[in-house]
Parts: sequence; C-alpha cells; structure tokens
Amino acid sequence: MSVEAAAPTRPMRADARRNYEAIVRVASEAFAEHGTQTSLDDIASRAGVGPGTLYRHFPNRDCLLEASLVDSRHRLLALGERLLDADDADDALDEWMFALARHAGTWDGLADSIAQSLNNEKSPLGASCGAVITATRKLLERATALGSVTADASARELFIMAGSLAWAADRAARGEGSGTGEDELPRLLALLMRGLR
Amino acid sequence: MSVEAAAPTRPMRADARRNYEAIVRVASEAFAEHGTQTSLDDIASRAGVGPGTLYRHFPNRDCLLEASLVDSRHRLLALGERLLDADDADDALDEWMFALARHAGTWDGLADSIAQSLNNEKSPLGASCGAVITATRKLLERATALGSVTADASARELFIMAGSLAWAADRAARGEGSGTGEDELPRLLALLMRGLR
DNA sequence: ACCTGAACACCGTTCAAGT
DNA sequence: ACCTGAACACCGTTCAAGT
Repeated sequence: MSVEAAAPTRPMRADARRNYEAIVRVASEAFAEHGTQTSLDDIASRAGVGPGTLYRHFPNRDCLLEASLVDSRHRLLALGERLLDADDADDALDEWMFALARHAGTWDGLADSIAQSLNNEKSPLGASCGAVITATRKLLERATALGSVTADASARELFIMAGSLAWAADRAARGEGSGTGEDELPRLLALLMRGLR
Repeated sequence: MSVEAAAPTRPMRADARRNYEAIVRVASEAFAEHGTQTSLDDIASRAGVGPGTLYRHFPNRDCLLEASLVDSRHRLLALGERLLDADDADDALDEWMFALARHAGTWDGLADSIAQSLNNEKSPLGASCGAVITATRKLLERATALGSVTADASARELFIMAGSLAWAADRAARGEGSGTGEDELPRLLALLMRGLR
C-alpha cells in the first residue's frame, strides 16, 4: 500500500533507546507543567542529553508531542472499540466526545497543536489523528442511524469541536472568581450535544 | 471611582504620535498576515522605529493587540447597542454571537490571546473585554426573559464560546480537501444556539 | 520627553567533531 | 550509529547614550 519501502528497523542501540525514553518521559512532565510550547532545549537538558540528540530522535516539536501521546491515544482508541459494542449508541457518542475532549485537553495548548497539525501533511501528529477521526465517524454513523442525531456534522468537525470545547473549558475555568475554577467541560459538551439532536 | 489619579495626559509630541500610529498601522497588517504571534521586532523595523520605541508605547504584546483592536471593538459595541433595540431578542442574540465570533477571529491566534488575557489582571486586552461581556449579558438576559433560551450559560461563557467557535471554524476550514476551505462558522454557531434553546 | 540601537538572555536548529 | 556541544540566526526586552 505504502510507497516507501518498509524500513527494516533494527533494534535501537541500548544507549539510544535509553535516551529516547528519557526524553519522552521528561517531555510529558514538561508539557504537563508548562504546556505544549515549553522549551525543547530545556527538555533536552532535563533529560541529560544535548539538543542535537533530541532533534535526532524528534526532528520537530510535533514528533515529540506525537511520541508523548501514543499511550493516551492507544487507550482512547480501545475505548472507541468498546463503545462500538455499547447498547445505547447515543450514550456511546456522548462518552466518546467527552473522552476525546479530555484527550485534547491533556496539556495546555495541545488542542491547538493538534488542530494545526491536521492541516500539515508533514506532521506525524496530524497523521495519527486519522484513526481517531475514523473511530469518531463510526460512532457518529451509529448514532445517526438511530435517528436521534439530526444536525449534519462530519466526523472531522466533531473531532475539531471536541478540541474546541477542551480549549474553551480550559479558558473558562481559570480565574473565574476567588475559588478554584470548576470544570465546565461537561456542561459545554452537553450544550453541543443538545445542538446536534 | 478609580484609585489612580486621572493622568493629565498632555497631547503627544508630534513625532511620538506619528510613531505610535505607524506602529499600530503596521501591526494590524502584520497580525493579519502572520497571526498574533508575529515578531514585534519585525513590526518595529517595518514601522521604521527601533524596538525600544515600540516597547515605550506598548510595554507588551497585549497592549499592542489592544491598541490595534479599538476601532473594531468600537464598531462591535455600537452594534450591541443597536441590537438591544431590535424587535426579536432571539435574532439579536444570534447576530451578536456571530459578530462576536467574527471579532475574535479577526487574526489567527486572536481568540487565544483574548482568552488568555481574560485571566490576566495586568492585561489591557483583558480589561477591555469587560464592556463586551456586559453587552453580551444584556442581550442574553433579554433573550432569556423571552423564555426561548433555556440552558443556563453565563455571559462570560458565551463570550468564550464565541472565541472557541472562531477557533474551530478557522481550523476546520483549512486544507479540508483540494478546494478552498469554506466558512463553517455559521453552521457551528447554529449548532451552539440550538443547544442553548 | 522621546528616540535609538547596542546589548543581554534565550530559544530552535544545524553540524563538525568525537566515541 | 549515535552523541555532544559549539555555533548560528532569531526574538523579546532593557537601558545607557543621544537629541
């Protein structure tokens, strides 16, 4: 199917693998702490490697984001599989959209990074979203077949809207009053799903 | 009302005013071309001033964004006044939300800059949003009194959601297929308003 | 009072030199 | 094959020196 030959990827050298994993681990912490725009230089030094090593493994920021998200996306897709077997297709779609928004809201700025990457042919982050959008389409079609979802919206739009809601909930939650901002994602999502039906 | 004494702002020196205006004019072009994260250094040189002059007039990026938006916001608020006199409070709210989203979508990244500034006490951009949120509240209350808007959402949330939709429409429009991405804002907004009712 | 531009700290990215 | 860290270009921000 693919044009490029399947690279006979030999196992990584032990020190290379050690560095790779250290970088991903540190990156996840840094993204969680300072958002997706945190300094790559800083990640490299915190991982105990030179900037060149980071760039050798991850040619750009999107590659590092992608690598740091594989586990989370794997869990997300597994949930999608399970939801396809759920009795209530409506509830399943709700739950999926919620999980999708949570995924996009993992780190500050992630929803933006993902949405930007969607239009970028070169980005591995954007490419990896394909499977997630496909899962969204299946769940959407099941709910549409039930007749409860009437508004026409594509799976790609739902995917973007999930990110948009994560974005909005994050912004709405901060500095609301004196207290800690509450989680508004469920309410905003309910608003959207009401509009779909 | 305000604690700080009203500064007896004397008129600007002619050359200072000339520079101020040149910077704002160039900034608007640059923001339109490269988004709100464009280089301030570049704006300064394009305006024919040193970086120090730009920072003297606009201590940070938000100040420059704010100055570049005053005209647009003035027009927006004028529309808000007119809509308060409209016959149909529902239509008025729709039209307001559309204008709000368009405003937030003026430049790439503006919705994000605005939302970030909302939680930042120091930002003049965030401060200036107060009047817009107040206008949103009045229009929302009018529509709520009519009984058509049932979901409870605060004016602040609607303000953020307008930005969120501008964000989503912008991301959804790009690179959709081969053709030029179409404007999805009206549809996404209709979805939200349906959910509110 | 205002402007200028050198200067500083920082960041992304590359690459020649090492092992 | 992989790593290192110096090096480059760039950007935001400050400030001493000018007018």
